[in-house]
Amino acid sequence: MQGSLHKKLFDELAERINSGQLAPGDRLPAERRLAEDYGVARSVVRQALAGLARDGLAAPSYPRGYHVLGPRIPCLPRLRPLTGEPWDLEHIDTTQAQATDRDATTLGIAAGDPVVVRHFAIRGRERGDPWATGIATHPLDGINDAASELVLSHHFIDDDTLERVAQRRIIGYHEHVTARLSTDNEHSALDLPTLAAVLDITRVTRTTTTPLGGLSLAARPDRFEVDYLIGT
Amino acid sequence: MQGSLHKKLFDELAERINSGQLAPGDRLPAERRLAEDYGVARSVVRQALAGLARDGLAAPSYPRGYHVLGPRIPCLPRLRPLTGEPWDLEHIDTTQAQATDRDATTLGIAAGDPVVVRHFAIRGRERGDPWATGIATHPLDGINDAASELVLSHHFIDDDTLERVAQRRIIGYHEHVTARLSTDNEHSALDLPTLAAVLDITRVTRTTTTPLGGLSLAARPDRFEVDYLIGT
DNA sequence: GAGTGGTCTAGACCACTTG
DNA sequence: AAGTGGTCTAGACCACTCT
Repeated sequence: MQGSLHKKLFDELAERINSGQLAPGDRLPAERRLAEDYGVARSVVRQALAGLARDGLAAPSYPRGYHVLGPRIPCLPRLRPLTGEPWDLEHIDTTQAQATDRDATTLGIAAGDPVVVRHFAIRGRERGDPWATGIATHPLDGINDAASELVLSHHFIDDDTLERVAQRRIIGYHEHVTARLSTDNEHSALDLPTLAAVLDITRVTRTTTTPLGGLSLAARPDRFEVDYLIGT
Repeated sequence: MQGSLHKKLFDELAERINSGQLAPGDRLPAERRLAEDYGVARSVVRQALAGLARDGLAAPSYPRGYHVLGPRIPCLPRLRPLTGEPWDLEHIDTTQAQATDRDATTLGIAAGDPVVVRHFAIRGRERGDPWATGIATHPLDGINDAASELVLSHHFIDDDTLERVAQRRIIGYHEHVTARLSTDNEHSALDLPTLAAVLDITRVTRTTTTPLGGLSLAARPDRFEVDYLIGT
């Protein structure tokens, strides 16, 4: 179920970091202390902390506890803004379309199946300059009415909400990262020179059956990098 | 110590996948079965399997076991070759130098400290064409004589060997991925057109004290992508 | 010595899919 | 119904660093 203990603890700690209540450099409480405070086993705490490390929100500093690294973009936590400036997630439009061959492969559906395509952008808050543009694709078949209504709506959707509304369980994510030259569209959308490199990130949200959706992001490499902490 | 049970099981399964004994599409034995066969607790098996998934060697297909995805580059397992062609790791040279400011930051040492810089390349085996070039940097201070001798040698070193020889414990890795335009050197080294995007990957190997070394790789995006499987 | 994270055990129950 | 991975518990001991 969505309400697993380690997920709840992860969300709570992530919220404290993203809100600034826990600032970069702070130390997290000890694992045994967290386990006691929340009334869970230490293994649950460790699973939550491993998630924080994987997403780059905190790092283990053996054997002196975990220290906080800083806030992240909620919808793609492994994407790290290179400056300290805050950002905004902006929904652009929602359209209905037929799955391309690529959609079909990544989402495990048939080409031509109905999908919802949602365009969004990430902008720096101070100057409103574009940092990244993205497309979220959701299959329309095989989800319940509430989820259909949600994906057809005109604001940003995070995976947690979609998981709850669609009553599906998210098993994990599969992310691909690559580099490429920007397209013509991206020159204008990202305010880039004619020839520039962009960071291309694709994520598929895996559930027990078909994926709930895919995310494809083109990011300015001077604004973002992908940042991954891997424990042993 | 290095000889943790989950690491041994991970290495054994990874070896079976990289050698082709377990082929893409095969199913791994059940967690409980592996636990029994190896005489370990199921949590140990799960930790090893999580590592295989994180590196893209296998993927959990709930609730039907794990299936094998395929072999990986041993020194950077999250880097996935886009073709099925085998590759070679080629050591180019080993030089001694002083840590740059960048080295100092990533390795947690002082600028000017002695370091060993090792150049290497990844090439396709069939045509011998260049796929990626890389630089490994190791601090010379604070490691034992055997480790100094090893890093000054003229062949490729993997982290496992270095960990064993240096008698240091690897706690984990910190990886950054970004995109950029290729430099002049890379045009010739990677056989790229004048303006091309490269995938830039940096990895720091963390131990309980100072990092054992850093890896910096410039990869052709038509040969490689970075591939992460993230469990919940 | 105290406190930390890292490793490991031996159970238990649940959710989900397949036969 | 059987078998799978996912979650969780309640312990234990070790390795490491700091004071």
